[in-house]
Amino acid sequence: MTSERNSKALKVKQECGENVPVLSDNELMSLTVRELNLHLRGMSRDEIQKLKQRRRTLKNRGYAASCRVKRVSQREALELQKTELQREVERLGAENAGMRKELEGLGARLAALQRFARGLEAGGGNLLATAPRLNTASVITIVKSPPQPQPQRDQEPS
Amino acid sequence: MTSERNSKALKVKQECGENVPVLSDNELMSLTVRELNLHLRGMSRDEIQKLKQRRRTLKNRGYAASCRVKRVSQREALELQKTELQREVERLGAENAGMRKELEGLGARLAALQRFARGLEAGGGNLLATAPRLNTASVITIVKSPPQPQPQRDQEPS
DNA sequence: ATGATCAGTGAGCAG
DNA sequence: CTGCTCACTGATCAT
Repeated sequence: MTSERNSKALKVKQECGENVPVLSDNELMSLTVRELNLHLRGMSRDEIQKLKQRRRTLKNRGYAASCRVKRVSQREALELQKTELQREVERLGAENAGMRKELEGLGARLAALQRFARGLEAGGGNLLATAPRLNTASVITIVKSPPQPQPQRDQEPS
Repeated sequence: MTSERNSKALKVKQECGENVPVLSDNELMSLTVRELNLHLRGMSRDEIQKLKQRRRTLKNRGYAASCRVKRVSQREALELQKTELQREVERLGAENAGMRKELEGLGARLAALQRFARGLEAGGGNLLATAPRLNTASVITIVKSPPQPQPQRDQEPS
């Protein structure tokens, strides 16, 4: 994957001054233990130790890189979740405000009707005679049209 | 669980083998440049360089620590903001559901009144004659109390 | 052995 | 110079 170490001006232990490493860094790093043992024949214990330590170091370098990548990914994920939640809050808030208005409108309509109904109640049944401030047309108007006409909600267009 | 990997046995460059460090780490780190220069009298250029480098290293050690602390703090702050937003979403969602139910109830009441009003409209003004299924008491009932859901208010005796 | 993470270190940038 | 951050390293923990 990330096999380019020379893309920037970062010196990464490239000291091949005198000895030719029989194995390159990438080779040494990706070899299996079994495969590595094949290359270990005819080496002194000391050289074997050095090679194994170099392998371990190379591996560690990769582990550290993954660790940093993971750290960044997690932070970005957190920030993404945060902005998504902010959007959700905004959406719910808007929906909330809309419904509040709707409730207000319906409440007003019902209150008007309630006033009218109290008139009916007082009149004992004779609507036209005992509700002088509201005639039939008024009731129909209240019932049929909301005070603040709104485009009703409808979700999941899909 | 709690790994306790750093509570002990961390070698931090303690090599006082031959030379007597006239300044301890903490001293050297917290000294001002001017204060430091006082201690620099009668030292070879080489020793001065060494001392300044040690100072720089000690400072760097602290910078790295601050950097890590900052990183952790920022992550914790992000997570806190996230949970706060989640709580807000939950709150708004509940409020939303409540208002939705309320709207449903008011809508049902208005729909019932609408059916009644259509009867009025069709009758051309003669309410009692042309709205046989709904009498005055029905209207009062619809207006005063919600149909099924919600044990709402408005139940005062006369 | 392998992978992950921590503290320390130097390089390098920015103020 | 000071402070910060990055990549690397060894130590150490955990599997």
